[in-house]
Amino acid sequence: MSSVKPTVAADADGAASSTSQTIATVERAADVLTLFARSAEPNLGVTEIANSLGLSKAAVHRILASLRSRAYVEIDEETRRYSLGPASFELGLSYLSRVDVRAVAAVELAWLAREIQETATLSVLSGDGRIYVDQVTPPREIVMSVPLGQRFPLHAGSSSKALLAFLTDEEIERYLSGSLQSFTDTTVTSPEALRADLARVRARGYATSAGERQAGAASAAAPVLDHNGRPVGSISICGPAERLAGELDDAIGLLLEATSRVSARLGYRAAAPTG
Amino acid sequence: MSSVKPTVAADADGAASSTSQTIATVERAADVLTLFARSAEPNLGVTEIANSLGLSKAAVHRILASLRSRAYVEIDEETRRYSLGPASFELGLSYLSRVDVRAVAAVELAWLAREIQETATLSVLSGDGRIYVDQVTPPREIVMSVPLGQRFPLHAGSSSKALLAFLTDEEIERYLSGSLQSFTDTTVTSPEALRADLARVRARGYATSAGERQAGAASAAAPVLDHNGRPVGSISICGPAERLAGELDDAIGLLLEATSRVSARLGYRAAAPTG
DNA sequence: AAAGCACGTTCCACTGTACGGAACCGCTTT
DNA sequence: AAAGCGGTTCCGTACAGTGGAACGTGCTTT
Repeated sequence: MSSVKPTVAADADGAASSTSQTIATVERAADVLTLFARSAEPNLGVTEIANSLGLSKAAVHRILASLRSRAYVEIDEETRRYSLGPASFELGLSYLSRVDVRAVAAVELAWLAREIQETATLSVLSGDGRIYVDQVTPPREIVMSVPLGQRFPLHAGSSSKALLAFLTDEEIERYLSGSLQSFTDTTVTSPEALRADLARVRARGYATSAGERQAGAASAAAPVLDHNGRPVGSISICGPAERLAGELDDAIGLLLEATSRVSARLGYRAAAPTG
Repeated sequence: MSSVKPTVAADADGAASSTSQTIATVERAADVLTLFARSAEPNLGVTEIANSLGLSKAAVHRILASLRSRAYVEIDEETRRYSLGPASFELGLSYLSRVDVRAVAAVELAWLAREIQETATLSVLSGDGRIYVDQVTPPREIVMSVPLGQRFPLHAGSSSKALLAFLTDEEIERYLSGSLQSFTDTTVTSPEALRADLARVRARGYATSAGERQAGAASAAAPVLDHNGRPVGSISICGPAERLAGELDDAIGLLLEATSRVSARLGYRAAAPTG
């Protein structure tokens, strides 16, 4: 029996894995779009894309012509260079409209960033992981900035642990039984250690992380709970590790204020009835 | 010479038209994504998509599997239904970051909507047309709401005319020499009549429309100018025709205040007599 | 409880179509 | 004027995507 590679999350190198019943051309087109999304420059040329993705110029040109016909990319007639088009915008907007936590949390993120003078972020659950959907950075010279839209696993970083800890026991066990990738030398990948950590998170109501996902960074995060008490997102405060250490005590208090306000607006009523 | 594209919104019968050098499969995949973006429901099934687009179930399934491998769509394992994924969000966000007018104009839209109690919108130039990129609706029962992300031509509606009027003479003539589609029975499609209207718009600094693009609606709009004096967007006030008529005089004053503030923040300096 | 239905998924032989290499064209550089 | 560099187009070939039908599964109907 041949050993099976556990479906790595398709690295940018287009060469890999195509054993399934997907359409190579469509995947290539998706890669082109993602290249635009991740590129720092606003527009790209045919040769540039072909080299980045290891495709022929002809193939890239055909893909661009097709995407252009549906307004996902557009061309600058002058320079013959391509950039994203309105359909791409429409697509992202449509996704956003289904994440209404974001609208509710926006004012709280701004408040946190202003009060603590560190970056405030909002993540939501997505599949087996989470994605950052919003962030507010304070007006300082050195700030932390997180990548919006990319998926991260649930065991590394405070935003992740704040979500994972409040899932059901079955969901937690199912997650822990999967493969736990390591990001930095402080990432915890042992299920036992994680279980202990998650218990602490549940007890205190917030999670902390020192470089678990991103080396040199630190953060604290608390979950946003909906009307069923289910975690739909988490808000974090994050920044450079040394600097954040001194601010953490104040930050956690404000963080919990913010998340409880957001949870309340989503219909969550705290479990413990006060006398 | 490329024939003019009359922006067909992907007619159902996929069989037709394949004379160009595009990839049919990629176009089909793009159509699937757009279907998600335009659909009111958050998730769609294979058969549903296949019927809407006139494709076979097998083809749709393959396309979805491909898009899924790149996170553009995701699947609910329970219901086996599909929805947009984080990569779609990332894509739209990337487009947005290149349209920073939106961030600058956001507060002004909110202010206008609150003061006038009608919908305030922001459009930006895109190719040979414009697209709505933001709107703020007032808390009333009957409000106007515009479709974000779709492209509209530059001759119908106040937002369009406010942009067109401030392009260069050559650009205006080039645009007027193309085909001018009619939307309602008040859409102006004669180049001469439009030229006269645009001159009025330039003289007054704003454009008005009574149902030119959307029957039953009325609006006023003024351009947002960048540091070169070029129109990059336009802000409009719009609402039901009868109601807006009575509010228009006040609205135009506030509208011009708002656009001049946004233009100023983009570096525009009003044509001042230099020494 | 069994049958029927609808839906997502998989299989298969076929053929239409996307492929890459090279030629072409317009523009900028030396 | 020649060379270089992009973007675009052309072409025959091979293979990858196609649709119809069969399959499995969960839900509704009788």
